[in-house]
Order: sequence, then structure tokens, then C-alpha cells
Amino acid sequence: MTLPPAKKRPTINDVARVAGVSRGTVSRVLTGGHWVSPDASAAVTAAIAETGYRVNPHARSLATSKANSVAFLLTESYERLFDDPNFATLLRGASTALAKSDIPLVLLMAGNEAEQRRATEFITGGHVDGVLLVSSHQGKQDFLPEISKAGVPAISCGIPLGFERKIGYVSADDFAGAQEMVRYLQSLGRSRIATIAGPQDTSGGLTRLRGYRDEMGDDVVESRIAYGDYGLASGERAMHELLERDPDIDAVFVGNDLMARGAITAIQSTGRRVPEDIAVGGFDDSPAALDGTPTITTMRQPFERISQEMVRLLLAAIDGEATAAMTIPTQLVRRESA
Amino acid sequence: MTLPPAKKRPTINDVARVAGVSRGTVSRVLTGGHWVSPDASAAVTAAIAETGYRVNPHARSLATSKANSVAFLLTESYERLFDDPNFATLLRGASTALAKSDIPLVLLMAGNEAEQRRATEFITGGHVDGVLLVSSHQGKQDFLPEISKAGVPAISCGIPLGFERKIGYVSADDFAGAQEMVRYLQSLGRSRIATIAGPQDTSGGLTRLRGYRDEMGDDVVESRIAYGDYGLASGERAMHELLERDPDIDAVFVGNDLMARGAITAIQSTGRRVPEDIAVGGFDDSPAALDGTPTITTMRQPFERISQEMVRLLLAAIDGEATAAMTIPTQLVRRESA
DNA sequence: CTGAAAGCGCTTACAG
DNA sequence: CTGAAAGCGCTTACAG
Repeated sequence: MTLPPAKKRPTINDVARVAGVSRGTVSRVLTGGHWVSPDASAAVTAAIAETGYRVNPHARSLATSKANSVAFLLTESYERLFDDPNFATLLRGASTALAKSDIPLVLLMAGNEAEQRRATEFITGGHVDGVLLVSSHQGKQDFLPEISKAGVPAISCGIPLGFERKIGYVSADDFAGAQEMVRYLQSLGRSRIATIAGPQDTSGGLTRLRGYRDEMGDDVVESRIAYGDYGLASGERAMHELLERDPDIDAVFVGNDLMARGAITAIQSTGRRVPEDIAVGGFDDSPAALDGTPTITTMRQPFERISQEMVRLLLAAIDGEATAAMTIPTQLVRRESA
Repeated sequence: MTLPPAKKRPTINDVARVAGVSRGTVSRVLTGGHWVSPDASAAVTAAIAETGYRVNPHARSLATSKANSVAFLLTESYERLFDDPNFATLLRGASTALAKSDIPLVLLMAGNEAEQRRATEFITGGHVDGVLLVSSHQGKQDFLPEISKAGVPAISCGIPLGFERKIGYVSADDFAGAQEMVRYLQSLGRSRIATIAGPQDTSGGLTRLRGYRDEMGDDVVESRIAYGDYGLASGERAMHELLERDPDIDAVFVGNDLMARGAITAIQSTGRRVPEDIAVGGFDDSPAALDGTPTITTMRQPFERISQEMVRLLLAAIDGEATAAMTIPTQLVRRESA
């Protein structure tokens, strides 16, 4: 009445028997083939093919105490994940880069506190060798101390505020990027340049605003600074605010493209033209910069590159190298809005 | 010169020693606490807290030959993943449902053939206990035979064409949904109802067209059937086609909301009004149905529910229950376009 | 270059 | 209810 006994998966013992060598030798060819004679190696290879042997990942992990996997920890709501194409680009880039080393990506979504606790448990529990940290809001990073304490290698996307020394990171050069955008707007002859800054608990939001202030120098007018949450609607709202406080604004540097798109809507709704009356510069070079009229002049964040470097640094950290930090330049992309 | 020896993680032996019991007893409380006296149980619990013990997942997996994780295999390009909010909803739903059982989701993206091979290796290699299959294009599912043969439990989102009997699935009722939409358009007094069907190598594309044909019965006019790829642009193109072939169309049932949005653009570009001149019915109830003017009347696919049921069925299959299939009704959502 | 052996940290019949 | 023991499938010094 029972099913025929499921044929057991072949183990390293079966391979050894078929190849006529010891288990140790099989293991050696499995783990790189060093210190194995060509003959033995060939016999083992043939035996593996013949038996259809596949290494048991759990046994290997137990013996080596390496998980051979890496987590992608996203501390954002799911809405944001799929709203913000930056996350998508990072996820793809990381997954692709990891695939080259044959390392699977375990996606951990931790939008709320319960999920974060679970994710921390998982990460510090030995399931993965390292973690790619992706989240903008630093306020949400209560788990950083634990991960850092547990000694699990981690690389953050963007500066992990408060943990710059303990956790490696890869960040776009927000400061220089913001400066460059302001200079560009100035080069267009604009002088009353406002800004819509992103959330001030994010390194990007903070640093881009700092870059703006730095470049504006004595021309900074506090009433020309407004804040948003990186969402479309917040950009629209902030722009209205700015225009009420100072109708003479002739340019605005917006902390990301999505808010810039919202800002353009607000500007146009007052009968002003972009870029003739008000030039708009964004940040990211996300699809939002292209979807709509006019297209948005922006500072491109090289997310493919960033994700690759994150993987490279993480793998290095897992191999025992000291954690490193890296800043990657942004690039001005001129389009219609400025 | 070397770091102080990293304190080794406590093992079950340490707990046993501290608790004054045997390893077996510790394991018993770890695995459910059956057949353990209250005293022993309390001692073990205390010892676990004292030592900070955490179970080693690899050792446990080796001993039980269960991975305690599940894969989410997405055979779509990354573009589609983040274009199509349905995937996002599924991913979130599955992740959340799985979290309740404390089972992590391993995200496997396999857009091209190389990635699919890698993913198949991974899945059949024993890394996961089961897999959630998400992809629309059945043409891309060359790995289905392998997974099925390897005996790894799998549940598909949508009918796995050609594997209906071997792989469980959860699907929205595309046939009845399409019928209902056609009936609804008819109830509006429309009689020259065209359709833009999705890809015919997807169960949704196929079945919704079948539902349309069935409900239209003798009123089917082949020139009123066009095809798209579920993308915005394809809907626009297909609608232009339809209008050229038959300018008198007074309604159109579109295979998904994204194409419906494109179709509306096409209709409006010819000077016709939606819904006055042509009523448009979509499918999915995705954000595309809301983003734009007019909002789209559509058949809602309950993706949260679908993902939950997928997880439930998969967990059951992992527990040895026979694979099951499940069809979930869609729901008409009336908005402005029809 | 190769084999024998110990060890990775757990679980699970088996006796008792 | 509990302990001793075998076993899960690999890797890795250690001798040779």
C-alpha cells in the first residue's frame, strides 16, 4: 500500500564507491579539485555523472559553517518597494551579481517591527553569510546594532547613519551631486533657486540638502527650502508651499525625480511653464524622469553599479576582509525640465 | 596579534550541560516539548535563555532533511516584475503568509534561460522544501518537468498549462470573469463588443478570450479580436487596429488593465469618448485602473487571497498532502470607463 | 596525492 | 519521561 521507497539521493559515499576512491577524495574534487590526481579526478567526475550526485547543501553548510547564501534586507513598505524603481534596480543588480558566484539571494522584507524582529532572528541565526541592507529611513534601522554585534557582514546601500564605522556601505555621492545640480541651474542664469529636500532621517535626504546649502552659500534663503517624503504627492504639496512663500522662484532642485514630477504638476497648475518660468532639476534618473511632460533633468544615481559594488564588498567581507565604504559619483542627465 | 578567539555559539550540548539533562531532552523541548516533564522543560528553557542558544539551521536541516524554506520562482523579466503590480502583490502576500509559519522566502528570478537553469539546480538541489511558481508565459516553463520529476512540491499561480495534473495551482476564474464582463457590457446596451486578448501562451490570456467567445456566442466577429502582450503600448496598438478594422465598435473587453489604459489612449486619440462612444472593460484591478482618466471598470483578481491560498496549498503539499487546484472568483468593479 | 577518522550540531528511534 | 547511541552527508586536518 505504500509508495515504492523513494530512491534515496546518492551521497558522496555512492560516488566514492562507484569511482573506487575514498570519500575524502570525492570531497576534494567537489571543493576545487586540488591535491587530486588527474586519474582520480576523472573517475570521480564520471561517477558523479553516473550517479546523478548533487551535493547536499545542508551537510556542506554544517561542515563548513557557511550558509552560502546572502540576504537582501529591505526595510521599506511593500508599496515603496514597487513604487520606487530604485529598489527594483538594486534587487536585480544584486541578484545578478550574486548569481555569478552561485549564491542565492534570500529576500527579507521587513516593513514593520515584527517583520524586522523576524528578519534579525533569521540573519543572526546563521541562515545567511551576510546581508545587503537596503532602506532609506534610518529611523527604521533598530536592528543594525544586533546585526553588527552578531558579527554578520553587512553592506548598506547609502550611508548607515550612526554606523558608518561598523557597517560598510556603497553610496552615490549625494553631496557632490546636489552641488553639481545647483551649479547647473545657476549656469542657466537662475538665481532664485529653491529646493525640495527628501526625508531628513535618510542619508540621501540629508546630504543632498547639505550639498544644496553648500553650493548656494550666501544665497540660501530659508523660505526657499521645503521638505517631502520622496513621494509624488509630497513634491506637489511642497512646491505649492514654496510658490506661496516666494512667487519669484526661478528654479528648484528636488531631492528625487518622483517629487520633481509632483513639483512640475504644481508649477504648471499655477500657469507657470517648466522650464521657461521655473527650471526643475531632479535626482535619481528614475522612470519618473521620463514618464511625463516635460522630461526631467536629473542627477543619475548609478544603481546597477552600486548594487554590483555592494555585492563585491559583501563577498569580500564574508571572506574576512575589513569592511569598506565606497562613494560613487552621480551624473548630470540633461533633459527638458532645466 | 590575532583576535581573541570568537566565542563559539552555544550548541545543544551547552544547553544540556547547563540544564543538567541529556542532549536528547533538549532536542525534544526544541522540537515541540512532547514527552518532556515540566521540570526538565523548565530547566531547558532557562538554560536556553542563559546560554543564548540558537538552533543551528543547517544541522537541523541535515538531521531532518527539511530545508525549512520555500522559493518564490519568478520567470519574468525584471522589467515586468516591477511594471506589473500583480507580481508585487503576490510577493508580499506570499511573504507575509509564510512569515506566519516562520518560513523564509527565497526569491529566485529567472528571466532568461541561464537563470532558469540555475534556479532549477537550486530548487532540485534540496535548498528549499517547495516552490511557488509565478510566471505568465508558459513557453518559459521548460523547467516544470524537472521540478515535477524531482518531486519538489510546487504550486503555480495560474494554471500551469500542460501540467495541470502534476502541479497544483491557484487561479482566478478567468473564464467566468471574462463572461461576466461581457455580460456587463451588454447590459449597458452595447452590442458590437470587441476584445483585446492577452498572450495566448498564458492561461489567463487564453481563458479570458475563451470566456469572451463563449459569452458572445453567435455575435463573435473575428475582426473584432486583437492581441496584445499585456503591456501598455500593445493595448494602444491593438485598439488602433480594431478601430481600423471596424470603426463601429461600441465596447471593448481588454485582457488586463494596463492594455486597457493603452486602449483608452488610442480611443481618445481618434476623438471618441470613453465610455460614451466606446465602453472599456479591463481585468485585474491593478493600479493602472485608477491612474488616469477615466478610471477603468474591471474584473478584480484577488491576488492577496490567491497568494495566501498558494502558500496554504504548498505547505500542505510539503506535509505530504496530494496537490490540489483551486479557482477563485473574480469580482466586477464598476468605475468610469464602462 | 590519498585514505581513515574525527567532527560539524542536530534529531530520532530504541531501551528502559 | 529520559539517556545513550546511531545517523544525517559533508569537510578537513592528519598521517602516510
